[in-house]
Amino acid sequence: MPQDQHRNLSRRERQIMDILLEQGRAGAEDVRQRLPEPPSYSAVRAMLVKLENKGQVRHAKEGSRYIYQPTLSRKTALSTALSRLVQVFFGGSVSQAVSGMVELNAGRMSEEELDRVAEVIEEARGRKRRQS
Amino acid sequence: MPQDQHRNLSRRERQIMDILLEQGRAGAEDVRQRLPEPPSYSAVRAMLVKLENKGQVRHAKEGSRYIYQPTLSRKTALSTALSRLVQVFFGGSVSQAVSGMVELNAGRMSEEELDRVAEVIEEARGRKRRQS
DNA sequence: TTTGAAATGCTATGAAACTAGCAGCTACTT
DNA sequence: AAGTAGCTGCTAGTTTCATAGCATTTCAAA
Repeated sequence: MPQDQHRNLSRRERQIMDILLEQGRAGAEDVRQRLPEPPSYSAVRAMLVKLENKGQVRHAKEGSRYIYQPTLSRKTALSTALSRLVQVFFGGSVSQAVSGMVELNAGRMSEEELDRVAEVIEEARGRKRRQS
Repeated sequence: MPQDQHRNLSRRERQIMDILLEQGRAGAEDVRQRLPEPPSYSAVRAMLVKLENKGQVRHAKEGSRYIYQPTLSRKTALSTALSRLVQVFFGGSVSQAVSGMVELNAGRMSEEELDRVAEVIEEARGRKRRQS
């Protein structure tokens, strides 16, 4: 179970993984600049090597430098992160979680955005009905 | 900025905070049993003391033992966790995030649950319309 | 082909995280 | 009141994190 590793990362490792997940791919200096209270370049590279040994990231040589990216797909990582959040804050109930998120964020969403979300849900309901 | 602390926690500290957020309140031994690869009882208590010094948790004496709970409300913690998730996986777009979560989980939700979510969104849309 | 900028590889080290174990309370039972 | 079960307080040790600095390599421009 490689996902479970995520909660076994150190503080900096986690911060770096977050950046790589957000960016998709990045070099050491890119990562460094985005880190809160950026450490030295060497420190970042050491972390990246460690993450690579742990199997969390891999690098590709591009010209003379390494470009890093997460091993797990964005979707997998999201799914893992969400499971944790749903478990921690909603005792595992997905629907409560989704409702809770909507309520918490509805104020910040425009009417158009709400429309789009409603549409997604309608589609899901349609699929469900057809299934049963 | 007390939320920002969350990403400054060590691995174990984070695991413990997750448990306390999920449980609401718990004693040291409760926490220990729920930790992955449970360490010694002493270790857990040491962590709890440290978390208390950092202001993340507080304890109440109950009979002869300490019951711990997070300082920040569940809602605040959720809000923080969500912001991170939305930022990392959806570049900051709340509506995309909500849609994505629904799509990812629709398969696992019953028709009734989907109905409930749809309702929440309808209410939000209603509020929005009245506002404008 | 020499030179310089920009990478990477490696090593050493202080700080912080983690941990076990034991001593000392507190409350209940006999 | 003596014993015991279940706490907390404390100390000292090991491991891992996180970091800087320097040596080495790469690539392209002069």
